[in-house]
Amino acid sequence: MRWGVEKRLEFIEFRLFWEGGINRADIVDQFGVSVPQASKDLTLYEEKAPGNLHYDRSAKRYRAANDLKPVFSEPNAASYLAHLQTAEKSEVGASEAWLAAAPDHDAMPLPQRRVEATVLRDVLMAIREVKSLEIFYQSMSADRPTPEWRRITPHALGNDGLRWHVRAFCHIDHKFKDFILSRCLKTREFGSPAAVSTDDKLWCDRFAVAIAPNPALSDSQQAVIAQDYEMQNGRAEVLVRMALLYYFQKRLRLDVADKLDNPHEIPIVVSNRAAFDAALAEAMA
Amino acid sequence: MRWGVEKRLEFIEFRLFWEGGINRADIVDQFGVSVPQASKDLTLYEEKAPGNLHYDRSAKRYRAANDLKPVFSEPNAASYLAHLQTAEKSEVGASEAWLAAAPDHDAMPLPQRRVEATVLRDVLMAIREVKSLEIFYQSMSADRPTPEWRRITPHALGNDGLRWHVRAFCHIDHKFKDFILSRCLKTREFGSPAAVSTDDKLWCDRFAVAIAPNPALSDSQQAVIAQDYEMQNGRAEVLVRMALLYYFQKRLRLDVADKLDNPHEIPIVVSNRAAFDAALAEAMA
DNA sequence: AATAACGCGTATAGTTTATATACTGATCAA
DNA sequence: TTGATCAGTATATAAACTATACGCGTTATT
Repeated sequence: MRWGVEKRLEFIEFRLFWEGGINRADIVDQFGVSVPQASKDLTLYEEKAPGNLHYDRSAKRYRAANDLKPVFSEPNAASYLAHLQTAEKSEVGASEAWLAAAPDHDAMPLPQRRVEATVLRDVLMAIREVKSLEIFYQSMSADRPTPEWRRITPHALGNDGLRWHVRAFCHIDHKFKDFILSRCLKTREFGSPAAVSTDDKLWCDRFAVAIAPNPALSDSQQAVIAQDYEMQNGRAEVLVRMALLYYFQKRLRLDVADKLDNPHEIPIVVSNRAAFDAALAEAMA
Repeated sequence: MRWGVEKRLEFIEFRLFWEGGINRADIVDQFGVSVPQASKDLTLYEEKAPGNLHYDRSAKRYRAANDLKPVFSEPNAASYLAHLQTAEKSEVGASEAWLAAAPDHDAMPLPQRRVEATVLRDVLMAIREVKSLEIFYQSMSADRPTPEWRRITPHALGNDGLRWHVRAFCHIDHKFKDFILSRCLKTREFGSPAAVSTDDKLWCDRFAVAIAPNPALSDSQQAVIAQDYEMQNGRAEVLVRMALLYYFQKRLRLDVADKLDNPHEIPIVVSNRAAFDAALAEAMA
């Protein structure tokens, strides 16, 4: 079966599962095929996945069977929600994301500068070809009030939960640091690298954060949390790169949770706190 | 031009822009077309977008021109990074996301339970068809230690930056509340709705959070921040649904930033703090 | 009750797209 | 120098798809 046909059958199944039904016109609109072809696709889907749909003459619509058995792709809530969110940002249209009857929804707005595509492209090229390059970077530190050209040797990208960073060797400070991608305004001049990625200890090394259910929760609630995080004997470990440990703490509010938040908002706590604080201090040094 | 051809040309352009080059075999692998067809596609791309690529005989590879002018899709850093992240979660393969030479990268791990696809499907159906349904919900409040069946009338989905919620009228408490999707373990029994979405004042009403650059930053830094957030005279407003205001505060650390964080980590501050706190109190009531 | 509108299915003939196969050229490493 | 690998092209054949047309059942309109 050709790729285009496969995709259309996948589309039919997606709509059946997530939106409960599909029309011939949906296929025509999405893929620009002719009406007879859309009919054939529906017939073909019925052949490949018998019993998954039936035509409701009264509603003039193909409806999904209650016991629909996915054949072309395992439905995945995370990917549906990701579609919903990216469609929201209108970077991609809702139609591109295959959503027709999207529910009313909203994400918490996180005002933020956009990353320049050409900047990201050049950074990726430097990583791929193991080179250095210069970035015109707006630092937020007090001693660098204006954007400056600075040479870096990048080797990886990291996400702190809110933003993307470039992990790179800084030719000015002679050490590995994070540069926020959206603060890289321009790029220029590829050159020789000044470090290899394996020297970036804080990136390569990971700390095992030991987590446990919040003891302030009821036994039943703790049990559910333990099951959620696949804990053994009420314990689990999360491996976090040293370079991301600081953000891990901030994002999960581990530094303030016990003081400021209600226990029921905090499902998990860090159970190796002393080692955690020591690792954090090392990462910040 | 047929949909399949269009997608292949889009793929060629994507690879050229983000990875600097492409081979015939990439097209064969991605779309399952024959080798001659892949050749034709490359020729066709050259026709449609003259000068965007040239064959490097020595590297045995088509290389992107330095001044590549996208024709089939405007390259978008946010969508590339989104691809990178979803590919990471291995829900979708890296190949599905069109990435071949993905850079070394890592996201901060946010341990979390997965959302059941069937649960999400049923919630979506209830929203679409304006019905109520029962969810088997694990609350984290102290008075509901074990999961319970409870009837809700859902009408929207909300994202707090970390998790997805169902916004719904609770038939037990007789008011609109948030239910965390991953804590909905099962669903059953659709029924009549008990409320209409327009009655959910905290969802429909928005508060205008006034933001300004952190005054602790240098003038130049403040200017850059102002530009980033498209501020007029150093001020901007972010409309946040009342129902999401609490998460907005927590996620951006607005409650603790001035006490615990370094000024250079906090690009923006809330400038209508009194009104903000009042709105927050109203939303929490 | 008749009519129009709409969505579906199907049949035909013709066009586009893609395949399989085979042969050629250029570059590079062994 | 040979073989491997990447590319391109040519041919005949097969598959996919289109345009057009017609008929059927349901629903809303007149």
